[in-house]
Amino acid sequence: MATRAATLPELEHDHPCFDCAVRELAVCGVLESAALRAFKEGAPTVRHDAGETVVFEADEAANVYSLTSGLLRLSKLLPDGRRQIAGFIFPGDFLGITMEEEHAFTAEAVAPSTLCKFPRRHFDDFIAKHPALERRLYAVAAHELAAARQQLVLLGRKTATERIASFLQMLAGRCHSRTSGEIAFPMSRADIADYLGLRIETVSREISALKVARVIQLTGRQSFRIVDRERLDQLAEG
Amino acid sequence: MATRAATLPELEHDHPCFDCAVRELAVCGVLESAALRAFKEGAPTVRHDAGETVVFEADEAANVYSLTSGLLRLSKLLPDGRRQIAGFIFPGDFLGITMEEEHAFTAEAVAPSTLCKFPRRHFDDFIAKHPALERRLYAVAAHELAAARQQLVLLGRKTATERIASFLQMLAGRCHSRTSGEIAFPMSRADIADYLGLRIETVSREISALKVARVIQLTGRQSFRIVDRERLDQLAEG
DNA sequence: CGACGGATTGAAGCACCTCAACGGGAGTGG
DNA sequence: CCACTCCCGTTGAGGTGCTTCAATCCGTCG
Repeated sequence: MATRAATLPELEHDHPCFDCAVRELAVCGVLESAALRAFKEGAPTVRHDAGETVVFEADEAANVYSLTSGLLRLSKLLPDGRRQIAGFIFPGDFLGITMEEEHAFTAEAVAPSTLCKFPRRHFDDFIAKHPALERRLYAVAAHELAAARQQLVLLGRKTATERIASFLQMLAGRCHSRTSGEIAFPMSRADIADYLGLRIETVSREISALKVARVIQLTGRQSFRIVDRERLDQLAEG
Repeated sequence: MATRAATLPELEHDHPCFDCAVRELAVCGVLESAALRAFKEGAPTVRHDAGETVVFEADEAANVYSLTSGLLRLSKLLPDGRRQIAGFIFPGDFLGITMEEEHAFTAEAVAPSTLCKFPRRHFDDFIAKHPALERRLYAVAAHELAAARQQLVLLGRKTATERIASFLQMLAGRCHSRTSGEIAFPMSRADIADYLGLRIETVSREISALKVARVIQLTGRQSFRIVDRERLDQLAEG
């Protein structure tokens, strides 16, 4: 992201955020050591296993979160059980951009996850005192908005093949292994389907088709490799 | 919107924003008279006829806008001509929430429109000096994000009937006439279709079906009345 | 009045869905 | 170590909701 902080000075060894793997990515990245220490005071680290609900839609928005490891999904259920996933939350991402009293979406752990949990009041006090944090939050919101609108184009106008290709592009940017070049599917086919507005069977068929067309290569049920990047990019655009 | 300013004190008669119909709704609403005057200095009022482009996707984001009258659409075109409208911008809404160097979407006038045009630099300077403005901008971004995610549910999981019903609900909230109870379609069927991820013919058929089912009553090609609000709400939810 | 553009209606097609069967890896227990 | 089961993913066959193509309607404007 354009506003990501440059490399930060190292923290003292006894700093509560010393070990944080996502300090540069997260909103906290704009705070210097002392302010960050105060920020982390009263913001416990919480853990959730895969499948657990972090916040439920219509719950009071009493806390906001910063994800340090794992993966969350943001979803909404229609009365008859249809589900739409509005987005995934990766390490470094922020959960809780809202001015409403209640959350509009449910957040659930897709994989075992750890989060910094900030009481809303604590968080708002800090924002008021640290303009840099507020600016960063705005930048995060603007970025999320752009991503959501991009997803609107996908859901409104792209074919199943284009949706899958776009999704694989996204995973390539977010989930590639530095060492092996493999890219992970960190979520189930059901989650992919509900994110792309398709059915599980269609997701499976389209992935198979890309494999047969030698655009990708499956290296396991939960991982793949891109064989023909150019073709993938073409397919994603329509 | 939850953060809308309460009724504001009246401005002096010679204030450039004295006549502004949307001062309470717009982001400017948080500024007091003197600051607002300075803000409006160097922010000319511009006019666009229906069909004109206000900003083109990939244009440098050199300006941001506040819509005072008319209607804009935010859209994106795929290479082969498919179009998705990501949202409509109503009077009082803000155009230009981004931290990127370029706009991601094209904004075009649907109806003759007037806007306050703020050079980006002027705007950013003002934000830095007025925390209330920055907070308001964040609130606006959070609100837009929630709306976009709601639209993701519609595009990803709702049927054509549900999409149309949801859309009519939205119009009922935004475009109803106080006097006649009539609600306007301020945009063409093509715009509705590209907003809802449908084809023109489907939009037309679904509207006709709602008319036949006595849920709505067409009072012209560009306006309607809700006959059975309860049924409409049911249909919108699935 | 005639022409044009947007909206409506009709008929046929297709992309994706639904229903159903099958496959294979992980965990369990003998 | 294998047999069993469970769950998730894959594959197949048929159905359907929306699209596509095409004709017609209707209000507006020259």
